Amino acid sequence: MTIAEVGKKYGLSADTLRYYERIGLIPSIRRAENGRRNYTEDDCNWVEFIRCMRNAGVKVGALVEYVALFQQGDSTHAKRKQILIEQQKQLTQKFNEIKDTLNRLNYKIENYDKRLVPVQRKLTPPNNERKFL
Amino acid sequence: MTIAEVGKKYGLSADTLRYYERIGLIPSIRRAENGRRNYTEDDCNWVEFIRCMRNAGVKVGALVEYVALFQQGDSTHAKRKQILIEQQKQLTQKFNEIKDTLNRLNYKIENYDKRLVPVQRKLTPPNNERKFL
DNA sequence: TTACCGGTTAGAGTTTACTCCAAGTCAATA
DNA sequence: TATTGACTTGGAGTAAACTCTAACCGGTAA
Repeated sequence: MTIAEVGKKYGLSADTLRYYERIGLIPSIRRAENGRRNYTEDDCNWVEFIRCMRNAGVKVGALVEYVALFQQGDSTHAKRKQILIEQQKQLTQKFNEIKDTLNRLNYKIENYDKRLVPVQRKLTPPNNERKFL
Repeated sequence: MTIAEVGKKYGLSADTLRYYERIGLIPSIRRAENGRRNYTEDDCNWVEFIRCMRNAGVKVGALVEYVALFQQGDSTHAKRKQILIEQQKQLTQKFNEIKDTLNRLNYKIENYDKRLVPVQRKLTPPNNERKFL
């Protein structure tokens, strides 16, 4: 596949795909005779994986490290697993922060038209807000 | 409260609090006779609200707009609600992306020691991965 | 043949959100 | 009295993650 096709498939710009390759976020892509990138299915799977992790907010640095270890082979197995566990931990925390903030936003929006309380009420910290969920 | 106290209370640096005030993310804080900031309880509630939204990833720009509208009074009520709804939408999307990525990470980690499948298996896209949850 | 399209590289520029710095003020303490 | 420490302002600097530009190349359509 060409860079444009892969970009379209995964919602990334060609610039971003080149950038990802340059910094080692995706393994180096084979070039055709004319020098153009030719993405294999495996390459696409990497792109998909990276996009998924990036969309969730996993840091580029962590993914670069993971990819580099992956390319060094089986001896890096334990280290790679540790990276995944660390990212899992961080994502879980972000997940909970977003959940709490969504509860708060939901409550605020629900009550935005029922002006039963003074305006300043909207600034009240979360432990004073009834939660749903 | 002093800037240091508020910073400590909410886990923000004094620099960040000044920055937030400068760009209008927090309403302007009254100064004492000596020129120093003196945070009221209302000010603290704003700080807490902003920190919560920022921790969840709500963009500074959206919050600046919200605060500005808030200060313009009741006539901006509908617009403010729209902003909250938009942020709710965006956070919900991020929430789901993180949830999916966590499922994927969990699965990957669970199976990282059972090497029942070739290494390349770790790159397989999500629809080929068994989900739990 | 010429013009355009879609690539290529190296490197510069942009955006977001802080974070740091310099120079100064004021109050308390050694 | 001197100095320490917490603050003030305006403005510069930084980190992360792209995003864009310039100059070039090779294949195709008019």
